[in-house]
Amino acid sequence: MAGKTRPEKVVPITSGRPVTSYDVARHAGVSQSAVSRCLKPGASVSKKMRARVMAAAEELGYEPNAIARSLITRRSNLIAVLISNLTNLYYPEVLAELTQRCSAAGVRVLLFTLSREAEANEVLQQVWPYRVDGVIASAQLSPAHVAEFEKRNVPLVFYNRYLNGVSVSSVCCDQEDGVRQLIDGLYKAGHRKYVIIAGPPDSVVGVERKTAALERLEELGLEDVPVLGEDYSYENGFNSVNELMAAGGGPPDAVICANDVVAIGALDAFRVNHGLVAPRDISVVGFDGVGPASWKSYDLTTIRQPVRRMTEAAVSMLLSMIEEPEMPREKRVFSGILRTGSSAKFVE
Amino acid sequence: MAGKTRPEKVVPITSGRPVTSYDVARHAGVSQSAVSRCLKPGASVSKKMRARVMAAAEELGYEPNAIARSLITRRSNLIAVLISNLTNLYYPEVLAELTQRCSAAGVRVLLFTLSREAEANEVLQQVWPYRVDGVIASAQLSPAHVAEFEKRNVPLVFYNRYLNGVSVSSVCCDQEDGVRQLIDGLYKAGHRKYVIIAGPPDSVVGVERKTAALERLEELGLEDVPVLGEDYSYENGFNSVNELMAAGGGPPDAVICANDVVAIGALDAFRVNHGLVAPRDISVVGFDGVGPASWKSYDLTTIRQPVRRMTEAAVSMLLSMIEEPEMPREKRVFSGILRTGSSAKFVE
DNA sequence: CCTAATATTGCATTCGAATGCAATTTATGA
DNA sequence: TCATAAATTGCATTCGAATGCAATATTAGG
Repeated sequence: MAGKTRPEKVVPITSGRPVTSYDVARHAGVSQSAVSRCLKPGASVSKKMRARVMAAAEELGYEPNAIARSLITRRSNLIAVLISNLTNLYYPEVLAELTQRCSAAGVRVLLFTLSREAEANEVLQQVWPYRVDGVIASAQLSPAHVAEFEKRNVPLVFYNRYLNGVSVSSVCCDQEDGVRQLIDGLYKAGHRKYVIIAGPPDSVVGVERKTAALERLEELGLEDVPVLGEDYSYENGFNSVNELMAAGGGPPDAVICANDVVAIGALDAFRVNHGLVAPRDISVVGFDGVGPASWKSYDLTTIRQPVRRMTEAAVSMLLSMIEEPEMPREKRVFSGILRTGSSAKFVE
Repeated sequence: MAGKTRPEKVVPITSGRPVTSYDVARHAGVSQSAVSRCLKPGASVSKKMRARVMAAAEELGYEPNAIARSLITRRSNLIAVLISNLTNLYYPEVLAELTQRCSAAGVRVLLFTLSREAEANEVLQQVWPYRVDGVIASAQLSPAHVAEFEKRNVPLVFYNRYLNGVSVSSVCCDQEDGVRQLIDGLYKAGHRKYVIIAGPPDSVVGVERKTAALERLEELGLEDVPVLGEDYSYENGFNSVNELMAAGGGPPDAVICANDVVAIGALDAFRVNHGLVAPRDISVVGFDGVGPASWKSYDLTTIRQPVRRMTEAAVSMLLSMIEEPEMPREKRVFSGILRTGSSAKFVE
């Protein structure tokens, strides 16, 4: 070692400017294109070259500029995720799963939250300029919006949404099947007097749950089931029950709620305001299988959406649409998993 | 109108390729630079020119490519948001607020969720290539990480985190003040026998809440207060209470929990497993003021974090750091707002 | 009506990485 | 050993918008 001078450590760009491939090239005494190739997996580069470039890159702390790369490759490696109700307890889990899976696949997530579903227009205006490679939307888009995606060749996957009569890829939980599981169990337990507390009328999923419930009840010979409610909130469940009880006619046997949070609100109203305790005096079922559904105070009978599978499906569908634009549209429907708790008398 | 032929609508690029400023320039018969200038607010452009270009842009459906713009301006108009526990009920609200405010300010959000706090390294590697204009971090970064931000001149704002002895901008809720409010109210109500159910030991906020509580209790002459628990989950609250009761020595007067969800778990354990009902037999307080805190089954006494103000502060701090890189670091601490409920005997 | 000052416009270059093509080097086989 | 095929490398251009500077058009002033 003696006599061999230690190579002077080059200060990694004091100027504050990020290191570029040209800097690395100069430092390694090669061309910029060589640097580019060394970082590309399958490229034709000699061992010696790769070693030299990698050393230089390492030494300077080189990190390729994703923006410049996107410009020339026409691939931003970005996808947009549109979510309308982040405050709906169900979505944080979905979002966390989605971003984690995307990260693992080397794709970054641009997040857009819509406070009103109608905001879709403005949000899409913000999405287009970034030339995202694809979009996962858990927000209500119109057929015109979907057509816009087609026109721009931007892959789109709906999450728990879809549009009747429009060909779009989507991942959904089988609402109808889930509702059937719930109702059948309630029916077998002997319940005959039902009430539905519905979600917002502009939510496809909510409407579908309501409709499916009405249909199944009708099949079982139960008609004119009252429908109350109008959103996914605790208050909706709580107030709807109070209304119901105020209307007279006594409590129903079972209440089918738009989702878990509504069911929780309903349970609280029954217990606190009317002294009715589940499952002894009343049966209440929810939908989604969010965390609080298993809290002891509620212990809901509900349908858990298989979030992991669903997000996995959404991401992999989107990625393959990105790789292979001619991929046919596909709709993947997952059955929910029944969770039985003490919020309802129930026979599986 | 008769006789005036309707101008033939130019098909907006059938080729599928997005319209560029060159397309617009050609269509309007001007130079590309003119197009660029027309879209820039304060630029020197004649009325006639602007009108022509705007018409052409409109007609072709031109949308500037944000990626190309970012490359030349060295401004991506992207910020990264790092969040570690999206499933912590408190964060969805924060995230929704943050993205909405950023959107309003014309900045897009790249979302990164960390499942383990230790993932920071990998995540930062993913952040740098996009040349984000700034970062809001609600995740534990080390001093070395912070130094890296400094070196790269990337503005950073911590949200509910900070590092002792390191100069960083941050927005926090005043944990100490909040804990004091809670404890003082409990003390005035006559409680003397306390237990703390703490959060994860690697959460600065959690540790601070615990430490602040111990200190305040000591000031009030109460020492050797038992500390249980180790994370922010419902189960932590639930199991800790069971442990506590199993240990004998009877129930405490009051339980100070790391956050609302822990408090909820604790309340459930007391009621379901030990027949103790708040506020009659036991007092339990939480922290954060999440939605379920106000559900009738729990009705927590807790400290609500002023999320709107805090997110507003975080975003505006970050934006001004981006505009003015020499901006001094600043720490903004907001007092939480007391919410009193029936989970505790409490005197304000 | 002419000149000087001012406002518009276009030209040419830049940002940083990727890539087709040609030039060069290396490996192969006879 | 030499010709030829194969592997490497560099050159030059590209992606799409922004911008300094020079060229041109417009306006004002006398």
